[in-house]
Amino acid sequence: MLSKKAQYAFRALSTLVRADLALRKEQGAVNPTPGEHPVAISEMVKEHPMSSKFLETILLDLRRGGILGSKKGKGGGYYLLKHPEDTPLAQVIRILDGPIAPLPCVSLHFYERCVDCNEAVCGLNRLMSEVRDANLAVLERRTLADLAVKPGQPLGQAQR
Amino acid sequence: MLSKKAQYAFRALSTLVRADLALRKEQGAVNPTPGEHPVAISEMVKEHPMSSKFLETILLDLRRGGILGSKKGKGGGYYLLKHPEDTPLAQVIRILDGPIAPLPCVSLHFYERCVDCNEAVCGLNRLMSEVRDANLAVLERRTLADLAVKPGQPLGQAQR
DNA sequence: TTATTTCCCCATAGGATTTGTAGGGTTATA
DNA sequence: TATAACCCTACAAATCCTATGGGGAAATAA
Repeated sequence: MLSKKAQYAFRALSTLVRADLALRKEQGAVNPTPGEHPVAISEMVKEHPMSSKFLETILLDLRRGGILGSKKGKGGGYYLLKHPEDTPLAQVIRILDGPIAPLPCVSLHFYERCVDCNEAVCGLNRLMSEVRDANLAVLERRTLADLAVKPGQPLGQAQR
Repeated sequence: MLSKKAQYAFRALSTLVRADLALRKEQGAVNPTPGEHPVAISEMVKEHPMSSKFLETILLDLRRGGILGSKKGKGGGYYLLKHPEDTPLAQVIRILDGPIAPLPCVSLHFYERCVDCNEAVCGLNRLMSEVRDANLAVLERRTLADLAVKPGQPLGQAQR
């Protein structure tokens, strides 16, 4: 299950994606520079009610994780460093929740050897690798851009 | 990530699967009645070192969950109620870890409404349903029988 | 009948993790 | 200079995970 952190992160990110879309539309530019329109925590919380202090720690993680940039002082806030379709959901989840794999011994980014389990003999290993791959097939393909797709509309089948 | 409980469960179950296979081979029967050869906790722990008291609570959960049967007294123990290929991994995980879905609001067996989240508008909903389906495609197809497949050997592609 | 073996059940303790809070510091703008 | 906003660390509260302990009930064997 996704942690509250990850859930809140996705809510806040959806606000940033919409801000990015609005900016692109307004500018009429196909590929504008990101970062022109930071959104303050207070605005995100207005849209998605939650503890602003808690959200703050989440946004800091996302910034350190290379997904967001920030601007200090009045008029400041957070903004996407890349275009929404360039940030897969997997990256967000790894930053906030850690491994996506169901076992440490089959994790690509957070590998740890199993204790009391000989990997060469362990039957679970291979099965959980399958699960991991099935997850990644979705989470590496779907991006922040998909977060903003309204329920009526179809999701892209093979973006990028 | 799978809990320790689920991991221990799979280790113990792999012992029971091998016992079942050995029994079928010995009997030469294609479809023998299960339950003829219970395995005691002490034997499982001998094969997979872990706290036997902790394993006990796990096995009780599996019994209540309809996967195992038990026999008391000397010569007693636990045994599979069905043939290994008839118990999908998903069933084991649901018993010990609860929902497989990444969000309560997309869970098939443990559905709960999202708080502070309008499902009709929430963009995450649909994406996480995709993740759930990808998981289930593996976890409902793979069964306890696959647990006993040695690493060299190929897994079945479409059992049943 | 008695002893032994094994599963059955419940309560709870200890630790880890998650979730959230507090408070002050730094930077940018007006 | 005042204000708005992000930055950082520590910690508190709640929850969940992991495991343990002790006694009870049932089956078997002597």
